[in-house]
Amino acid sequence: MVDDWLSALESERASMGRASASEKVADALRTRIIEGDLRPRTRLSEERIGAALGVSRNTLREAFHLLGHERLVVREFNRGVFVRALDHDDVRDLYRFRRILEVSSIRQAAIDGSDLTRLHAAVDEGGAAAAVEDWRGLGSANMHFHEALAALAGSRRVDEAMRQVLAEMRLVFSTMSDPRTFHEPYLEGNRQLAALLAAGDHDEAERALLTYLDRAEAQLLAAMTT
Amino acid sequence: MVDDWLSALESERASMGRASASEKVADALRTRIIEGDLRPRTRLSEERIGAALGVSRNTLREAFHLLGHERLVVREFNRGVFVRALDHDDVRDLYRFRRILEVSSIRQAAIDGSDLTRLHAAVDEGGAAAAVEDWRGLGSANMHFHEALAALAGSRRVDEAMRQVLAEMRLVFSTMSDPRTFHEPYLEGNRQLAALLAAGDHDEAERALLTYLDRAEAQLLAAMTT
DNA sequence: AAACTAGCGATTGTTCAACAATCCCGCAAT
DNA sequence: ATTGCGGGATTGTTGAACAATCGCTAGTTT
Repeated sequence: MVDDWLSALESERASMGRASASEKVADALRTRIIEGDLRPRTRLSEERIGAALGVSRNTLREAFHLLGHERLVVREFNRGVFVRALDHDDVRDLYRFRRILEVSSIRQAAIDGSDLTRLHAAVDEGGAAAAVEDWRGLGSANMHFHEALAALAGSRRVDEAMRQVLAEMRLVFSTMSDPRTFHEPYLEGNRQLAALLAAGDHDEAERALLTYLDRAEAQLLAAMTT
Repeated sequence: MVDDWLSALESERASMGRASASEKVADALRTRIIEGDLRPRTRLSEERIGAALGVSRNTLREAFHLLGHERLVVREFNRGVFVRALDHDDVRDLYRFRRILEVSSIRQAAIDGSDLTRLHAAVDEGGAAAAVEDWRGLGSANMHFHEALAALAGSRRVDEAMRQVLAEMRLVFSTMSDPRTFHEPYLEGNRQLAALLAAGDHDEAERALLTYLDRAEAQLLAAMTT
């Protein structure tokens, strides 16, 4: 095709000038939350943050709505917005939901032959990040792996549900002191899972995924102070 | 317990005065959309609706955000918000998602013994509605049935995902001319499914559910003009 | 006649400032 | 220890203003 670059441009449009003011503010806050600068339970004052970012309260409000939609913050009527704090029940529920989504994705992959390129790309991304000891990058690669896994279901709604879940997972990770401990062990697990899927052994892949998730959940619950 | 009524009060808190203006506006619009008064593709003019409901554009905008979050409306940049119009792909994806959620709920029910009271209540509600030929009420009862079914998973996130899906389903039903055709056949299916679950025959229940959903999807797709 | 372009009106996106409503905190009173 | 009551601070909501963009019409060009 002569206009191959057209689709490439199309994909970049989201990060271009199309970002409205409220979306840019939401991006900034999202980064601060994920990076752990804004700890859970922190109240986000409209006045202070609006002044800091140089936007009006109304714009800030729309940004808060976006973040609330992603469950990164919670809005309490007449009290303000707070950085979300997840408790043990939340983590348990997140993993319950992940089991449903990811297992069904693997089963769907067993039915219709699936494209595993994204999955392998995520594995490679994680390997590269671990090689240079970029543990936060490894965490992102891990997210991409599970996003690609969920994509095997071939459903837009599953994709978005998974994105939502992973955003909340970042919220948990942000409270952890040592990212290496929580991401490095799963690099090998991802590689193994991808290999099982490539080999077509979906039953074993499902078992491996479940033990994988069980272990991750237990480790996270144990590390949570609250 | 002596303070049994406390939980009853707790459940009513949501419908109290705690609703903000934007939420009340969103409620009103949601009803109009679900009832079919606002047809898909209808453009929701900020000026006109704001005047009709007596709220400012800013408040209306927040309500639009809420409805957009529920996928009942879509926002097109610089063009306005429109009542969502679902196409065949949307319906297929909705049912793919429903299969994932509802099947996993049944399997979860097979593991931990589950409380089926809500399920039976929904069946009874449907029977009562059909007895007085309240087809829209039958539709609601049907929704409640599947909501109760999803609740068997015991996951807040599954509950909300299911609520979201059912809201979108209403969007499809609202375009249908004869609600009876699309709800009455499933009254018996619901009753049967509840009986199978009560009997503990989860495998058969799963099979019944899948054929149920396949049939519903096919019927809906066939009835969609667009 | 058909197609293209410039301009105009209408609508949305964004910001601002002000007022009303509500909550939080400390203090007093029972 | 619990209840009732301000005062101060923060959020909820409004209305207006300006900029940016879209859809349409009219006029021009080929």
